[in-house]
Amino acid sequence: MPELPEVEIVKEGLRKVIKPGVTIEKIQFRRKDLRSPLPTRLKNRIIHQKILDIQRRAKYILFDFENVVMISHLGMTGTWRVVAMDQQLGLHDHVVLTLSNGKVLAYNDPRRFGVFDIIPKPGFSADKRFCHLGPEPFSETFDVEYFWQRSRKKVTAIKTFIMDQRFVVGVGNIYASEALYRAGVSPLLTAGNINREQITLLIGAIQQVLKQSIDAGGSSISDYRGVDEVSGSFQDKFLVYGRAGEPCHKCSRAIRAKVISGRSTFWCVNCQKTSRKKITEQKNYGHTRKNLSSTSGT
DNA sequence: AAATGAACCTGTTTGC
DNA sequence: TGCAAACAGGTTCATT
Repeated sequence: MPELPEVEIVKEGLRKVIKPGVTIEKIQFRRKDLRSPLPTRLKNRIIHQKILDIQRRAKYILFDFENVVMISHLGMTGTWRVVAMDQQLGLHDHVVLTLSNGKVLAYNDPRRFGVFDIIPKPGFSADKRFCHLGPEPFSETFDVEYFWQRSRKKVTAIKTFIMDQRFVVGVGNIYASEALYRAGVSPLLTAGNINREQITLLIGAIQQVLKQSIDAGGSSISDYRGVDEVSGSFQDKFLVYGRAGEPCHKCSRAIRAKVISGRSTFWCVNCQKTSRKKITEQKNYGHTRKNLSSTSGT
């Protein structure tokens, strides 16, 4: 479910409920594990301790304590919500926090692909879930030169490449298709073949689509909701995702769908090119058009 | 080493 | 209508 914008919205929602200095009075694990075991033995490291801040790194929400960091990853179906006074806990409410301000927060996750853990600070930066993460997409580090260097010699599809959290964090399956469409780059382009102009467009498109989605409260498809139960609206702004067969908003040709590296991918064959070079060749050498189009294979 | 596909789960949608 | 298959926002592990 949640890519960077949705995680950002959930993090902000949690910040509104958990002001600095609030403590967790009680923590309840209603099963022993999610994707990985729940940190039963480390519970006492956060009980009655002040939450200093709540931040986001990649698709993880970080609860900062004096000596530990409590982390939450929403996987595909994870949600946090404030449990109403008279509300019963549900089947998939796996983690329940009772706060010193009287509020109760529940982490719900039907598929249990999420992560909830407590990491002592001395080992945080070396933690295997964080040490290999790439730069944040809005950071200075994520620039054309970085993209160029990292992508050289890569044989994988550009769509798969930008979803690799070791390269850049936060881009998931929906925003990968959306960013590539906005940049006019085919998801099937070999990552190592992307040129500087396309990189510039793609970085801009990734940043733009993520920002616009955050501003819209994220995308609410299926079960995603913010902490306050309010839905985001960016799903209404999807230009290609989930629109197989429907007309491209630019050229009216049918949006194509294909599974790439196991993930559904949507794009416009006409507006998104596999090679900048080929477009130029088509313009300059029209008489070879037939030959080129037979190998362009978008 | 890098790249691909399977696996981890449950719930919902799609198709026969 | 009913049931089975397909599919879903992510990450990690095994295999090639």
